[in-house]
Amino acid sequence: MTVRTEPAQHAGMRASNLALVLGEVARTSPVSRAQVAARTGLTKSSVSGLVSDLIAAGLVQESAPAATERGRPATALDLAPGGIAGLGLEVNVDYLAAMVTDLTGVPRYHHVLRRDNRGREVDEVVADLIDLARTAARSAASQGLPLSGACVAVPGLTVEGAVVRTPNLGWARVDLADAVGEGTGLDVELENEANLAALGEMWFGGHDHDGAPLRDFVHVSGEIGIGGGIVIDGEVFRGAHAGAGELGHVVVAPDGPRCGCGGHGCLERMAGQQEILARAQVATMADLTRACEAGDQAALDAVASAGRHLGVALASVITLLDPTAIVLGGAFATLAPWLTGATAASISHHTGAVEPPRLLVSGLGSDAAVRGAAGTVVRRVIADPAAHLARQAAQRP
Amino acid sequence: MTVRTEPAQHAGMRASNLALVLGEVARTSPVSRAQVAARTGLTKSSVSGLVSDLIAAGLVQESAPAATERGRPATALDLAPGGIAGLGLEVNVDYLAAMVTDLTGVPRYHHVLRRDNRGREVDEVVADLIDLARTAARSAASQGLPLSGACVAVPGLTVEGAVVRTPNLGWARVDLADAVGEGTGLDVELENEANLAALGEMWFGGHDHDGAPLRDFVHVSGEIGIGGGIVIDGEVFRGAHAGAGELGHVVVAPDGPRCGCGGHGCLERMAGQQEILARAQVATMADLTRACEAGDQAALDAVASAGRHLGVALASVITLLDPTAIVLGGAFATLAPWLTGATAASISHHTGAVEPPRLLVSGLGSDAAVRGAAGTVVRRVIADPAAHLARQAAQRP
DNA sequence: GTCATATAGTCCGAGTCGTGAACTAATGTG
DNA sequence: CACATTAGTTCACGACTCGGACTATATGAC
Repeated sequence: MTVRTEPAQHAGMRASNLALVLGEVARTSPVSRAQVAARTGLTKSSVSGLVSDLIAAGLVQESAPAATERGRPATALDLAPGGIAGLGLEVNVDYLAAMVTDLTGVPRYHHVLRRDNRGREVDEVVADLIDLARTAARSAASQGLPLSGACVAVPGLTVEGAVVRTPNLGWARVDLADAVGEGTGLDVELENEANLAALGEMWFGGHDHDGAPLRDFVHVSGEIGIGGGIVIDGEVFRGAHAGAGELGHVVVAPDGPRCGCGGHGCLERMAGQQEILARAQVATMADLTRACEAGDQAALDAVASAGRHLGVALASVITLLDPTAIVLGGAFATLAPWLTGATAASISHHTGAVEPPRLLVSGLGSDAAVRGAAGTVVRRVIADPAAHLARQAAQRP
Repeated sequence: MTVRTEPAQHAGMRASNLALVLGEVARTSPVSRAQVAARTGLTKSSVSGLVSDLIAAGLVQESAPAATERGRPATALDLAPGGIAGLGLEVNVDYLAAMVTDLTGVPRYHHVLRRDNRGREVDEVVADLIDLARTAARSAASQGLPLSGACVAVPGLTVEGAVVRTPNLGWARVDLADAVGEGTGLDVELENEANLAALGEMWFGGHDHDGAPLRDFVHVSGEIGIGGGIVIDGEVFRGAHAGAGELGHVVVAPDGPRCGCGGHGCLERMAGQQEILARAQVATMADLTRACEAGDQAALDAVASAGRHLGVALASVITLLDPTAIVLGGAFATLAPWLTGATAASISHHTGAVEPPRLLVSGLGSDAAVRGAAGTVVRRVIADPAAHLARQAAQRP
């Protein structure tokens, strides 16, 4: 029922099949041409031709023949680790980060610059980020990895390469994509940090759902604020104006106090770090974790209360979106031992007959967003290798 | 970034382009071949070939040449009103309905059988529905309209042609698609009534957003229960297990009373018809409307209270999904004059900086779902004319 | 060892379908 | 009436994939 908007032409057919083959290699490598043909439905001859293009482009490589049961041994195909790399960047409230990932998703460079960026001049922070990016790019070059582009994780709303607002960082109208692009010479895109964390979780989190990778889930990232990333059919859902997924501002207490966003009774207002720390009467998240481990009742109560509010929000999310899983990330992952009981109970108290989705805890920690950012760049090449071939051809004719 | 799963072949290319051309004709008819070529990006020669296939299939027709400014006059292309038709059916709590719609979306037959279906034997209701369907099919045949299939609107959850549960009708595990299919000889699909009402609203409701048709919105249908239909990019969003969009069970009062669904403080429990009528101390919706018109304070308060709760639920919907519009249908459309003020105020009280989507009122009344059902059948042909051609070819070789 | 069998991968002719330019058709303008 | 202008058709060409024939390389039976 999808409305088609572009004519289907031969080039598009080839582009689609290149993506199909490369995607199959990425999903199931090592794999032979014959297996790719069988699984995709393409003929062996077509696969041969497509694979040779992908090898010529440096995206796929052949490895040693693997003996099969009988007959001629298959030559294994893998993603070429040196073929291309992606640069992930992250601006956040209390750190900047950069990561380079190769085609296979393996991190090849990672650096975090801890510093509170609230109150600093925007230009200064951007300059630091560009420095970080340049250093990462040099590292990639020295490893022989051509960077295909960069993606910056931002803790707020971004539209067309510009930061529109970041509630907890205080930025507004910053042309960050252009700035980083000029500073590094790369194609740069911006994306919400919570969305990228969700993608990082999907690609690198190792969570499976009945053996199949997670493709329809909601990722909750408890940083300074509470972010949400909605993934539908393997893709981030952004809504009509890129504002979707703001789990932190779902109403969990209709008669509740005013939130920084202007609304009332938002989840972030009731279960954000500020509220939890205040209730637990501790200063930092590290203190809170220690207090919980020590069995401090105020701390445990504060976390459980946050868990209950989180459960209310998630009950509405489940009712509206019907995901297969909920993944708790960031601070909520750290607090999981004392949080998930209250959250699960609250979810089941507020949802009825519906069988609840699985409640999972992220293992990626605070790297999820940068990894997702770097992965986004790489996945773009995997999803559309033809565009990459065209760029290569244009560069060296 | 979409994961491709099928090989692109020549037939698929043609199928895609047939859909592209037919879609353009459907959207902008009357339209000439030359205009279609210009708008789709296909060449004139390709369009010629594709159009002649569509005309041969009876989906498109030429009408009288329309004089243009200069040059040879264009021959106008239109959807052929007699080409194909869709049968929409609806099972609901207090009525059954059938509608036949032609390719252009015009209703050609409509019949509603009012009767309370709660407590009746399922088989009896199904037999009535099949009777209704047969009568509608005869009417279509007498008008020379070949039915391409049928779609049944059901007030509950459906999975793969079976009704799984209908909270307000009490059905469970009914193989309705098979039953109606055998009774009528048509391909039958099932779909949630709220989702079909949303589609009906999109296709026939006449709501535009800045001149462009609504494609990302949430439709709220206040029947006996409160249903929701989420439309993303022109398609219904169903979630992982077809349970998405259940707006009626979003939490609006975390400490609220138990709902029939097993949850607590659901919207339907706080603002459903039962609750409103009880608060207003009237027996029927008609009475309620009269009381509101007469300025009865209890009635007005009851409706306003429902409006506030609805606003809480919608605030969460807006935060999570970022739609361009909210459309109120069913009973909420009838009550709109006394409801929307409270709802809009509640939405803005609970959402912050986000600019709220437009709050629209449906004009389709209770026909939205049947129209959506009939439209679904017809749209399926428009979205994939190649499949229809293949079926035609198979029937008369 | 040799031959049958099985599997992987390549090659090449055939078929499909969009492209693009040349062509025909039909109208208004000067 | 010539000419410009736009609509639609025809046809040679090229870019694909398909499918079967063919080559390459293994295992296992005898």
